[in-house]
Amino acid sequence: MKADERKKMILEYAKRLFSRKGYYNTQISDIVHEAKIARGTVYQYFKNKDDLFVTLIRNFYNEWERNISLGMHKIDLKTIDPVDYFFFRVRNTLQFLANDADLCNIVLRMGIGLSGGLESSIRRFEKKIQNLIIADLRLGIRNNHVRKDLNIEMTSNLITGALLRTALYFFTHKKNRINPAEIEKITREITGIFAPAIFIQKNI
Amino acid sequence: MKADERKKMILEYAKRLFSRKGYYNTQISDIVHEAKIARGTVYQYFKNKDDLFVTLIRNFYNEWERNISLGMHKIDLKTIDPVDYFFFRVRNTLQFLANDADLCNIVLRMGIGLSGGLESSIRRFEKKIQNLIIADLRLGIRNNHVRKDLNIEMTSNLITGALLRTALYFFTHKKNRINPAEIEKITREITGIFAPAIFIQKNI
Amino acid sequence: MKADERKKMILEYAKRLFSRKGYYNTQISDIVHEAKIARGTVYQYFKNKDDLFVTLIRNFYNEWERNISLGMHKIDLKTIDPVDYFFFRVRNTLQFLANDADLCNIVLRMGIGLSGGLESSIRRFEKKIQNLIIADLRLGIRNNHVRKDLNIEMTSNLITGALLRTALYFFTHKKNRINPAEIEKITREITGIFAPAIFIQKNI
Amino acid sequence: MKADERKKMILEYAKRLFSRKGYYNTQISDIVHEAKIARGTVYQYFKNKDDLFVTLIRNFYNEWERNISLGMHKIDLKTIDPVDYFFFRVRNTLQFLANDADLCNIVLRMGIGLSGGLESSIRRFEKKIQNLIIADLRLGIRNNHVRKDLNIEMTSNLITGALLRTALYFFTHKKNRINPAEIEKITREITGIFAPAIFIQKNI
DNA sequence: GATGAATGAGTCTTCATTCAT
DNA sequence: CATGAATGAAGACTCATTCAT
Repeated sequence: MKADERKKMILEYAKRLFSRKGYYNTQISDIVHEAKIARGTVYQYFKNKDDLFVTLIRNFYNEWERNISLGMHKIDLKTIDPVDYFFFRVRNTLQFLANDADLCNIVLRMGIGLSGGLESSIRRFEKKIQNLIIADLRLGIRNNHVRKDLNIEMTSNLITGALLRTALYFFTHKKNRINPAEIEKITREITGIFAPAIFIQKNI
Repeated sequence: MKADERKKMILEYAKRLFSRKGYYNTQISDIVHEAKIARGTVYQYFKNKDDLFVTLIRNFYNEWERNISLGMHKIDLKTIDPVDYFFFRVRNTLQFLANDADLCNIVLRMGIGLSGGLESSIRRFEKKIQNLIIADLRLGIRNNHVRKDLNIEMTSNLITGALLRTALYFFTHKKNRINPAEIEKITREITGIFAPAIFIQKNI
Repeated sequence: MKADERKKMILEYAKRLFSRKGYYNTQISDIVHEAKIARGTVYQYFKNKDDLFVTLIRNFYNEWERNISLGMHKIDLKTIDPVDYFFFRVRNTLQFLANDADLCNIVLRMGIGLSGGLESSIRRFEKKIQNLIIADLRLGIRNNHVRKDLNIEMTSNLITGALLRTALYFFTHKKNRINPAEIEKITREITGIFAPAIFIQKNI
Repeated sequence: MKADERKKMILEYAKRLFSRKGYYNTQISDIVHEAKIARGTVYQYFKNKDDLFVTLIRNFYNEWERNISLGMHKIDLKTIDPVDYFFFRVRNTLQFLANDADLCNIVLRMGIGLSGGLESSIRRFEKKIQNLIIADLRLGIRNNHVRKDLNIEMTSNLITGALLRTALYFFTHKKNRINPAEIEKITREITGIFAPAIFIQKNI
């Protein structure tokens, strides 16, 4: 097997195991046993267990960065309905998270208990998502779509928490695969809950 | 030192360490070193490391059960403004979590990565809080305060996620102690965000 | 067993094994097997294999520093015959090295092949002994006992090499214990070889 | 590249690495990386790591045997000044060792810590050189040049130790290349130190 | 009850060697 | 011949737990 494929394959098995059993309860033995390869092979492709884990997370980020703004460039910020904008953002995020339940589980659930660098590598994701929300809220205020008296720090926390928990709940707890239609429906509900309190209702 | 005090003291040190470093990165050595007691002493009071951890969590639950309905019995569900009811619930929850940043950190952040029973012992808290919210929403619908077309499963997730993240953000990330006035303010903001979409607006 | 005794005992077994098989061919398993203790016990007393080794060497140095000038303070440098002074120095050194064939073997024979800090910790001994010789030669020149045209760097190397090799040869190669009388004899021979070329022959 | 050249090239890289880092700290990886060849190629030319090392040492011996008596056949043992004879021997030995600092380092410094056969393969060199000295001393006694009361075992050790340490000191510690003139000078000093004690001074 | 020395199963990691391409 | 992916035995080190004092 070529180096590239083998590396990908090891990452795949590791991801599943880390997701199901966590970092510390996943042994290199488990990975090589599942992948039916020799113990040393893992170390040909990854410096150590940490490296394996961090590579997984890094890949996740890269993927996310590529996906989060998918289709957004077509949007004209001046003319789009701010509620639609919110809707797009939420849907893109959920769609992305729905793609990989294992990574979703790892990134959203693994909390403290990872030593040193590992934890912060995980935490970064939440920060990134929250920063995006903050930026969007500020943009909305400048464009007169979002209520000026909104507590941005607070609201960004509420939305981030609500969003991530929804993803975790629907994409990892529930076993059956989630289809785009369902994500559309979930997104509509989330938008319905947050929109009234956030946006300036122009045409009532 | 009396047996009871000694046990409490060990739990206290363990809590701080588990909170800061996680379960797997906290060694019995760390605990006995911090507590300035002998290695074996821990085992006089706890069957093993797991027991120590589970006892911590169990105490947390008992405390929570005692606190969550604090002052609620005085309320007449027939006459209270549903928004006030929501407000009370949120405040009680936040107040409770604000009391112990370490346990807050453990319960809200420790995710997968705990073997077997440990994880589920942690997960139970989120389920309990969500069930409470679901019960409250149903009650509201029966009493004609909450919109009938609300997706309860969905909404309970949004509120749970928003609430827990807020608690984590303000009570563990921020170093300075949170005072009741601040909690009051935070609670008002949360209520302000969720109320418009959840409750039937009778008097507009 | 008390901590102090146990530590000493482990060092003793480690010394013998390091001496006979070298650093890399001595496994922690070998040590615990010989000492009839558990694997972990070694790590209760030493941070790691390196630490065990370095402790051994450090003890050797401390011992040497204490021994090298043994009985020298009684000597009046102005009146003593310089050849006798040389004789005393050589005898003290040999006597010290004869006491512990294993450490002698480790310090004199273990060369390159020890990673990083380990090697330099060994090398220090040779430097120390050579520096002592250099200091003595300079002293001799100042006191008009040693020939002024002597190449000190060169000569110190010759004496160091000759001395250490003799120690290695007689104290570790030969199995039978060396007694003081033999050391006396060896010392006389060494003195006999070097004295004519080094000292100014006053009374011929 | 031809098989012969390739083998020589691998030996060259191995020698440098063994000399700098020792046997156990030199990995096959290091060698193939330095030589920019594939991992398996080494095993096309050498049975294993041991074989690589032993070949290195064997080459050294062959070279030494060829060199040690260089120019000695022209000498008439009956007429040559014994001090000159000693001088020639020392110079030849030093000249040979000065040629290859890396091998000098390996052979003179690598002590215990090599498993089984490897160590004895190294030790042989010291024995050979000492045996040569012993033979020369005996020859000197027979020819009435060397003092009859000399302790041969002892003296051979002193000379061997002095000689090897000098080689190590000047040819591996010192970075700058040693030229023939310097070797000549060093040889003269060594001869100056040992000659007075060893030879019968006929013409004073 | 308290102590802390001792235990040893369990893990990660290394690295010489093999072998199909 | 050359390659480099794969192997797996071997070794260092950790740490929860026990138990004699």
